[in-house]
Amino acid sequence: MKILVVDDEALFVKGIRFNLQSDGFEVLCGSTGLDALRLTREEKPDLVILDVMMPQMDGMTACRKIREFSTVPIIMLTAKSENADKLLGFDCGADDYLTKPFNILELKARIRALLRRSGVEPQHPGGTLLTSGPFCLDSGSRNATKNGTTVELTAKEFDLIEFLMKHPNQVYSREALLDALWGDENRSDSRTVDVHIRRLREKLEDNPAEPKFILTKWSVGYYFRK
Amino acid sequence: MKILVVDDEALFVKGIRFNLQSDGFEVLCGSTGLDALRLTREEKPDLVILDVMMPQMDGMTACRKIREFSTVPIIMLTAKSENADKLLGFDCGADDYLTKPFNILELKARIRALLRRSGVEPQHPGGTLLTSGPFCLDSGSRNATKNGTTVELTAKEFDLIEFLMKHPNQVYSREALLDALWGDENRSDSRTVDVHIRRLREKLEDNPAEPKFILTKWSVGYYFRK
DNA sequence: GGAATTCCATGAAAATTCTGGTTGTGGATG
DNA sequence: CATCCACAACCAGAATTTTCATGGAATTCC
Repeated sequence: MKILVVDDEALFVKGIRFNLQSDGFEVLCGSTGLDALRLTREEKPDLVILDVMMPQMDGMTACRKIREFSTVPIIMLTAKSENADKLLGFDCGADDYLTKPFNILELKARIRALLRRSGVEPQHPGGTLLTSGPFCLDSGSRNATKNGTTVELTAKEFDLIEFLMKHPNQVYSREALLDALWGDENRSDSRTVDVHIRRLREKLEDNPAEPKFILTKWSVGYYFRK
Repeated sequence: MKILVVDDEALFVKGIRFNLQSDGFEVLCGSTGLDALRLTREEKPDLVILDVMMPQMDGMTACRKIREFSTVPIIMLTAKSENADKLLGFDCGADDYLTKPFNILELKARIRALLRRSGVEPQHPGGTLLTSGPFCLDSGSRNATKNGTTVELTAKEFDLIEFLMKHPNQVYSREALLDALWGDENRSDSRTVDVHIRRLREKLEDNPAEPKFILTKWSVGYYFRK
């Protein structure tokens, strides 16, 4: 079980490291937001602990950037003096927040709880797994499964369902989907999106005529319901 | 999205309830550990908030018993005076801990984070929440709720109420609304606005004949009263 | 050539707008 | 103060327009 700790106070990191190691965790360390990004990408830790105040790139920014490519559990640390409200209100995608100074027992308890809740699956080599309901997408092998049996998807189909599943319940207009998946050039007709949606429904929905996951928001666009 | 709050301090529960409801959650309440068990089993809430100190059955026992049949996300509350260590060390299966008194923003942030992590809720990734009185609009999923229950709105209806709620108490003439929501071209008859206002009242007001929120300023226009 | 992708046409469903009549409001008038 | 009047707002349902799903044809890309 690998944990990444990122904070610019060396002594503090050392303390945490010792404590977690003696609990049987493997501990990686960094001191800047850039470290956090790099190490998360390269080492694929099972959990990340991020201080808010850091040189080069602050913790919240780092957190948001990590969220762009990973769903690894993240615990943010903030000094008591800093106004925590900003952290609370501004959703950067962290799972937990802790104010320094804290009881080391509390940190450990929160790590345990978070690992338990996250399912602790060691990160998938290569790509990340995206699961929701009966579906599971593997962005590494670009395989899709429904209830464990694989479903053959074409490239565009995979891109589309992946995008929608990454942002469940968020409604996207055809234009927005074209922007995100087709890019600026060879922008197709917006009806093209409809066709791919239809194919996906035929392949993924139990009853394509009454879709339960790939839904239409009338006069707005499409979304994936989680 | 259903949340169960269990605490024996009625006033406290009432405050939480109000706060969560105005964020669009459906809120159930209880006052004993037995309530917690029963309601979790019967109502299957998406998240449970449990106070530690309660008559009949304390929160930690309730939590453990819930864990025997459910993996619902659980947040524990504990008074500052009580020694939190026991809670931390003794793993009862909760996902998060919070010491009273706490900032309501913090509770909300933790609820959001936990729901996101548990995969229960399709959180609002890009969309913002607009709440006022019993209403809550989510621009991401384009869902509207009243006292926690969703109300089906068409595209124009959503755009209109969103616009009015964004500028509460500000009166807009029909012309201004046409400008803002219909755009320069295909400018409809100004009576069209009336029709949409009527539909909104039918769907949102308790008594559409005596609107309390979507109000008319005679010979001027309409406005949303906060 | 075959699969994937894009485009097009059509009927159906839903939303939006329009219409005509009814009700309600506020000011003017005696 | 009571009554009347012009007009603003409301209502219900029909007509119109928009939007979507579907099947199939055309095109592109390996």
